[in-house]
Amino acid sequence: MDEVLAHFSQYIKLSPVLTKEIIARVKLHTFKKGELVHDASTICTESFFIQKGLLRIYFVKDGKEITEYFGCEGEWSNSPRSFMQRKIDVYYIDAIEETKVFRLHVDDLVFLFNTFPEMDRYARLSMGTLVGHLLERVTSMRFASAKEKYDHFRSVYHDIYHRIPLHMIASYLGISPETLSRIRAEK
Amino acid sequence: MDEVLAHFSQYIKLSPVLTKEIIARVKLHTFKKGELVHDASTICTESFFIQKGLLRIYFVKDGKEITEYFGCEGEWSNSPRSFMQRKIDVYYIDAIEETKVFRLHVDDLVFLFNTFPEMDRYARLSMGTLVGHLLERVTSMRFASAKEKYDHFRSVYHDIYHRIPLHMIASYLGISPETLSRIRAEK
DNA sequence: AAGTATACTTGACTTACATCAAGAAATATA
DNA sequence: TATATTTCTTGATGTAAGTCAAGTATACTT
Repeated sequence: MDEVLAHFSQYIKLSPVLTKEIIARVKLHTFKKGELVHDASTICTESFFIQKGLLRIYFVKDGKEITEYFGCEGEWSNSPRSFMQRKIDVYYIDAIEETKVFRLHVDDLVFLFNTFPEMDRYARLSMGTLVGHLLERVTSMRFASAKEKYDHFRSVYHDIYHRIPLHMIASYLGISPETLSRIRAEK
Repeated sequence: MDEVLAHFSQYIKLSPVLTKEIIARVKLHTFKKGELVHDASTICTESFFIQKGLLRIYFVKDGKEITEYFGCEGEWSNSPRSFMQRKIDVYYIDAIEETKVFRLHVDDLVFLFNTFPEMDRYARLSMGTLVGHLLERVTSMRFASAKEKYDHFRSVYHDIYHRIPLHMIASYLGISPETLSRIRAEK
């Protein structure tokens, strides 16, 4: 549980009451390697805070699995539009390796938002970080060669990139697995 | 002023006090066509809410101006990292056409955040919209052909795309002006 | 209104990367 | 530990889009 509380504490001071309510609502769960965490045919009603492991958020296009992003330790993962707007969206989530998560139901999150005004501040500040990453990614997607994209990826995910299968990285970067394989071979 | 208040009201109920404080802190200003709104060599201490007109947020790479995004009517524009973290960043902002803005100083925004807890909620909800757009843009950047990118752009910016010079759209999409010109010619 | 600068178009050529294909390596399953 | 699956590598070929270049159109400036 410490990891979740530490995560919130990065952004806001946790009062004893809020701490208690978070602990009461968050449940530990372990997914096996390859296990489906969220199915695109359902509404994503839970968010997963990764304590240990790696998740992949992906969708299927022309029969191929395209990675949208990777869920890393110390972060929340979900199907964003599905979770926020309670509607069906295209994303699946599965576990790249055995993954321990703290799951939080959207109803519980809404309760926290409505009960503790400081939760809005937490969301504002943590989303600021996310927006920064997305802007950087948009920039690196547009004007970088395949090799530059991979180098950028490695610098951002330097702790975990070696735990992710090549074809998942390739689709995340929008390049073919063959091209990525050749880039790796050149080093 | 109505436009700014209407913007906040999309997300939160504005109390009379908050309304008064917003009005007191926001100042109307008009930029001429082509005028520099923000210079990358300075820290961006103001955010601009566009009442009428169009801004371009861009940076320079290899001597070329690359559009990062367009500031549209009813939205805030600034140099995000510079404004949020009070540091120098690479973005310039200029006016694509004569543009009327409401400017808000970062110190005034901080005051509003610290004085009115509901401002955090406003930020959380409005950033949610932004994150959605960025995710969509990341997806469309990776697996779309030049033509598909342009079609997607037109659908997102259908009200204003004809007011933006071709070369700015091209760099926004990460394609060459020549390619965009050829795509347009085919219709 | 003429002159200059900027923006856009069109053609010829080049290239980075995709696709197709087949084999090698690694991993999972019996 | 053998067999089946999946993942990765390597080569051959095709193509979308980039670059270079020169001309045309549009828009500022005086």
